[in-house]
Amino acid sequence: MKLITRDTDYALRALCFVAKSKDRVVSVSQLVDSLKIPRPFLRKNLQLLNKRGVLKSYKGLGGGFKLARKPRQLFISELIRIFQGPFQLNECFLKKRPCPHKKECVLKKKIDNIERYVIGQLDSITLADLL
Amino acid sequence: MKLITRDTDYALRALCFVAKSKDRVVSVSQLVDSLKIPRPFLRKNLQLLNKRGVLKSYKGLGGGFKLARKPRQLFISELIRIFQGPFQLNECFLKKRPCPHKKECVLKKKIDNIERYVIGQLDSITLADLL
DNA sequence: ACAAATGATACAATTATGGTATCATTATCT
DNA sequence: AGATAATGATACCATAATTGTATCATTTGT
Repeated sequence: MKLITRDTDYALRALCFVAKSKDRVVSVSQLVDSLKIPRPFLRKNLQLLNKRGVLKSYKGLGGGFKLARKPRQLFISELIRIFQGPFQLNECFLKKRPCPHKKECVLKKKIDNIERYVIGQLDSITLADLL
Repeated sequence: MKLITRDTDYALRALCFVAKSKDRVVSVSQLVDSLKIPRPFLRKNLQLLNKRGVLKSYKGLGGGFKLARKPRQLFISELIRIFQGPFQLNECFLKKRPCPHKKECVLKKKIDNIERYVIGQLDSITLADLL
């Protein structure tokens, strides 16, 4: 069970690279060259980051991507949510139906606590920490 | 991202049932009746629990399963490991090759810390807590 | 106008998870 | 001893999530 999937991992590497480029616009080609990430995959993910307001994109010749915010404002938890959906260690679904013991389930309570801790930790890591 | 998969979930439910049956031997049929878990799937998983020394099995007419240990001695973490493999929030693999920055990776260090915490928590929950 | 970039989107491959089927083996009961 | 009721072993299949590819449209700088 992974906390971070490949998309998120790639995105982090790419974002670090972009962050280090300061105010210069970085193209996909440059990222592919230095990070060895499959091009179409990377493109798709960068486009998503653009939509979600993490990157700012520039079309046309000389175009590419820049960070849309300061690294300090970019939390790992947000990236995980973008690529892996809402953080949920617990599902409480059984054969497509919500488990009827949700309310009083001891295990659920314990896992909910763990989840709160993990989210708290992830909320304390920003892109700046990885530079 | 789920902390507990269906196998583990089913196993927990089944183990609770078996635990509540005290020293009586419980057959797969009884478990299927009351837990509505697909029979062949449950069977496979109980067999695995038997191999791993969590359950004790009895063949032949009137056979079935009993707990091999006291509920207090049965940790959730062990079940997770049985059905989901060794606990590892971090993979540090990229395209089948270990990531070269493993040593100094800031993110890895943070996730390792989270992992230690989660394992600690899971090590503190036993089957007895769920009865 | 052209070329170099991203935007949108649909598709394909691989892997993990969830589930099924079948035959062999063992133990009990008569 | 033989029939039956249980688990043991194992191989297979289905579905969903993850990972990766391909293609055409749109925008922009020269």
